[in-house]
Amino acid sequence: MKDIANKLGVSSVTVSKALNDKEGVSDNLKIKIKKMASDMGYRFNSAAKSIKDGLSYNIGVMIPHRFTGINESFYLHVYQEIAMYLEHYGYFGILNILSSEDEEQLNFPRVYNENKVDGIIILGQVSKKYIKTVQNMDLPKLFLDFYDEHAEIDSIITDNFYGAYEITNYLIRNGHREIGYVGNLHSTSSIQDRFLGYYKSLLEHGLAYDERLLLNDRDEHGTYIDFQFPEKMPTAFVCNCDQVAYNLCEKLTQLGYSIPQDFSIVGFDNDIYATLTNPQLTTIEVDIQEMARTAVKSIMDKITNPHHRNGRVLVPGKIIYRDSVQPISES
Amino acid sequence: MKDIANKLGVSSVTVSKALNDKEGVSDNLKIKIKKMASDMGYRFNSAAKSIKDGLSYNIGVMIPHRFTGINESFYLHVYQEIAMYLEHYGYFGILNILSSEDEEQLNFPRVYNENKVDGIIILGQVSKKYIKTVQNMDLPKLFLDFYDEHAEIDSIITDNFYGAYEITNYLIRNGHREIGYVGNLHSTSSIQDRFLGYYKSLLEHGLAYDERLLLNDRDEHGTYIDFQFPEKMPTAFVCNCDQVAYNLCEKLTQLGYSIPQDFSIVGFDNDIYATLTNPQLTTIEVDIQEMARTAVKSIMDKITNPHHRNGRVLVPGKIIYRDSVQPISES
DNA sequence: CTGAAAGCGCTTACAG
DNA sequence: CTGAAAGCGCTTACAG
Repeated sequence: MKDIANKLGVSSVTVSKALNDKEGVSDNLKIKIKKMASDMGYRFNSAAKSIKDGLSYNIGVMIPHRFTGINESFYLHVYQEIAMYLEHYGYFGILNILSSEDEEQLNFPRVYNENKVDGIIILGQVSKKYIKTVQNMDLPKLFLDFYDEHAEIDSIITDNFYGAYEITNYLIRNGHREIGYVGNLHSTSSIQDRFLGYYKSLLEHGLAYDERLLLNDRDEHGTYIDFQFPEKMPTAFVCNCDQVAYNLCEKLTQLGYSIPQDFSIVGFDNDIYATLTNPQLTTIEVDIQEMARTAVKSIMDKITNPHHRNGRVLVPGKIIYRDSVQPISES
Repeated sequence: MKDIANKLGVSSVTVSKALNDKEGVSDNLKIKIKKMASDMGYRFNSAAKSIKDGLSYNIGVMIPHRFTGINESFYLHVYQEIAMYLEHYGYFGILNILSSEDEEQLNFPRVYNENKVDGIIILGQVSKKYIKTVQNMDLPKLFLDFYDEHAEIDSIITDNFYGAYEITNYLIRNGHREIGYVGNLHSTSSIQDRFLGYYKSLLEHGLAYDERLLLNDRDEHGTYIDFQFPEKMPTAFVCNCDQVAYNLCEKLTQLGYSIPQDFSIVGFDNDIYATLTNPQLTTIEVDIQEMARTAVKSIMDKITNPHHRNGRVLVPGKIIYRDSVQPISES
């Protein structure tokens, strides 16, 4: 800036005003200054601005390491969308993988200790204890894709409940009356919430819930286990996620059944497994873009106004109709 | 810092020295200052440091948008590993998705214009024209997972050539003599380089290259097409990537063949398709961690010494042995 | 061992 | 419409 000012025989204050389109500079001079800046290859030093107004213009996105295996990319895609939406606000996204050690030892992330970010989005469930640590961070913060009832931290989650409710309704509209649910209810809150949506649909349609139609899919460590089919099979299965739906299809096909002729199957997530399953799955698409957009909007509001609260926001999913469901003829 | 200094009746210079473990402060005072800092919840302001030494302590990672579809996560995982390695240097990684518009209009990324980063890693092939734009950026830079022979910009790539060479050797050691290659040679440089590794292996073993055993897998837009099998089939296929190997397995199974009894098949990448194929694929694992580590090391060297060059670095892959290859009994 | 002064690049409040 | 002064939080070079 000083160089530009010198070349043009003006002060750096004037250059600053011109480049920021502020009042107090003649249009003529503004244009001259802008041209000179571009000719000289001037690049703005954001650190200087940061120090002035105490804002880093960065948002930290923290993902627990255990969710970032080579075959898990959901959260990375969410992060990507967040990084893209931040552009609209002149912000950047810094990815912060939370290691298991840091999570156990309750260490603050380095982005926080070094004042590198103006807000933090916690993307993916962290331990109860670490939630406390997060609460102690003196910074706008947000839980994304999970929530904690005790922490009064705002959260944004997929509407698991309503999505499962809708897709179960769809099966019922197609004539299914015996419908199973596949998932370990004590594994994660989203599996549980999806189950409850399924359950509500049964209730509303006056269908009895039959415990024998609840199939477990994983043990307490989250490892997939073999399915134990009931003696009397349902005509349709609501799976808690696409990968499990994929596994179920494989298993049933092995046993000589055809999908969807013998059984209708629906999933949740609309991830890569939805299109790898044969036939392709009817499922609920999680709206990653909308989740990212909502999260960015919310954290920005919090930066502008530290008292801003948005509570627990549900982002609706959307049924994607494919070929894994077949109407049942009443008899 | 000033607050800490005031509380302890010392100067902020002394506080700065103590917190940075610099010489010129008595051990006693150092400890007192550190304790006070931690008690007061002092957080270092990295922007102030940045402005002092002209370093942002951020690295930009730029990925062209077209490589970030919902079912493509390879580059996001590479970015994740980069972000993790940067920790060792006290750096952070800022993700920059390069939109098609910016690529066409040859716009500099905002991270560059705003001096947000000390170096840029371009992750994934950009257009020839944009490579020129990258060259004009006055900053350490690095191509990751592609290279350009005309640009004198350093690059780090997977050793496609050697990986394909090794896995073809493996097939030959297993008795195969008629081996096909699956891939469109004019699509990407990695498909081409992998083909050349396959070709070298044939040459070395005195096997004739038979053009009829070259199977096309995609059109000029990169869309997968149906396989056109030759009249006389080979006994094994080297596929340019796991997804295509997956497609090939599906197709051959549909036609009534068994893998690996009728045909041996190998892939490349060791991505999700390698374990979804039935049987699971013998393939080349791309060493994402090593690529990230090398890239981070290299960009850091360039920041320390702007004249540092590392040329074109090849990161070796590794054969992962699974169940898609069967020895052939000579007859 | 300790600290006063200067400066990094910018912006804001104020004076002219 | 234009600019001199002060200040953001830190570090470095120098003086004591």
